[in-house]
Amino acid sequence: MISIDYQDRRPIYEQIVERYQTLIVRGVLAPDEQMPSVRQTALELKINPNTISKAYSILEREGFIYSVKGRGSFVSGDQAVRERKRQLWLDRLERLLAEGRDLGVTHAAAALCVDRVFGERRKEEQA
Amino acid sequence: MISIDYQDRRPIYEQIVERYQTLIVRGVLAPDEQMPSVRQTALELKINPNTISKAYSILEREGFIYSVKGRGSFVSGDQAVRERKRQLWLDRLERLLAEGRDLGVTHAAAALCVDRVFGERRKEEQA
DNA sequence: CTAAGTGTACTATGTGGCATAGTACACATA
DNA sequence: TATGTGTACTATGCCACATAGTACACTTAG
Repeated sequence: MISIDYQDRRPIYEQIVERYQTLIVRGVLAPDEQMPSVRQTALELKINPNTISKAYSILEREGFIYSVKGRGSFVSGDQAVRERKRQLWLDRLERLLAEGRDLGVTHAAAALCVDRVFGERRKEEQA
Repeated sequence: MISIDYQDRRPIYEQIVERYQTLIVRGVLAPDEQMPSVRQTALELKINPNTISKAYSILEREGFIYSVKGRGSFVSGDQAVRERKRQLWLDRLERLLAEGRDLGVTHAAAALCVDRVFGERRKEEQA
């Protein structure tokens, strides 16, 4: 389901949180769908169950999942959390753009990058 | 000259590297201009000289500054390093944009953010 | 020459986050 | 009853980071 990048300097539990956030926001994991169990995921990723548990507790605190003792963890149906996640991303984008502007990157260069990543549909939309 | 953000989770030495990179790329610190001394900066920021030294050694390794024993550290005149820094920023932007696209953020929302940060000059340029 | 200021190198120490190991408990389900 | 869930707790080890302290080579101002 997910993977760990040991080159990534971020802690494992944080990577797991981020991976599942993305899967949930994208809808790959549907509301009320059961999450992989703590122990099962720990076995697959060859890491300690406590690390998974930490990630799940964060995901629950943030509203992405809900956990039921004895049954398992499930994807939250809350839509607000998805929108909030997108907003957080926009905030990150804004900070990064401001940094690039200060570095002397041109408006055009940044806009070009956006068009490239998002598929260059602007002209077609105008047509 | 620079400051430290103790809320920032990144290590101090890394923040210092980033701050000076920006100042150099922006031209605030001109080529061959003398950098603040290791001990002086350590006093001002109330941190250990070793931490500054570590940051400076990284800046030197990356080509942003050059150091002369007994004299001090100076801003490099190398222009390539500035362009390289901008390219690294573009790479970061591309990764972030791809992430946002996968989250379901629209092309328009991303483009709007770019225009806002860079000052919304597009219309004026077209006029 | 002397003193002060520079970069640099080294050892030692303390701290905190992270991950692990191990155990235990409460609960749900087949 | 047995197995699989989430959860909580202690203990341990590791490592990056930052600090403290000392030392050396060099340059410059005096």
